[in-house]
Amino acid sequence: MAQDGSPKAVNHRRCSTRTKFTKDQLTVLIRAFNQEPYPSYNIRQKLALEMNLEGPIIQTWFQNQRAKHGFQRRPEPEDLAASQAQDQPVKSPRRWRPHTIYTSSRLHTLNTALKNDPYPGVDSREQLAKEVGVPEPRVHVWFQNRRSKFFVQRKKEADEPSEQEQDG
DNA sequence: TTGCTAACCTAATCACCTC
DNA sequence: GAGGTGATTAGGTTAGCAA
Repeated sequence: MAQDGSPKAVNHRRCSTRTKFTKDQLTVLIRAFNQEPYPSYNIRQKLALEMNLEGPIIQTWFQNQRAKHGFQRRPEPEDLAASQAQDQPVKSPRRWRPHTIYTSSRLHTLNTALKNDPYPGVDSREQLAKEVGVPEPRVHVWFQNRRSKFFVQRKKEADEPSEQEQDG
């Protein structure tokens, strides 16, 4: 997986402080993990509120726990399957958080920041989040997706030689 | 120094929206 | 239905901290 631009190649800017979970917090987390290793957005929010932590910290903890316990595949959405079995019209299981809508001015700010620094540290992300008016984790995800898009485009360009190259 | 693990990365995929 | 994009995942790496 490690290619150019991967964590191995880039200069890591781990600025955020390492969370130290209390014994009580770990107890709650482990209990929740045993019940549901793939908690929905709502459950993560509830846990975060209960433990006075931020949602993404919970998300990262579950992510690391699944890796630690060798979870390889996400299970089929049980709630959806159950409701289908009961013949209930469920359009979406709503596992995911609602999409964040970025206005063109917000996107302009983010794109400018992306050009300046594709790997902003937590401080920069928080600053940007303030400017744009969305939570910092949304900025983090936005940068991840944009970098991903950039890598795909670059790969495509590498696979398909440009017209100039074909001419010359 | 070493082992554990939070934080972070990419790549792939899902879910939703717009055209 | 296709394409764009935000959200989530697995799998991997990096680095902080306690023993």
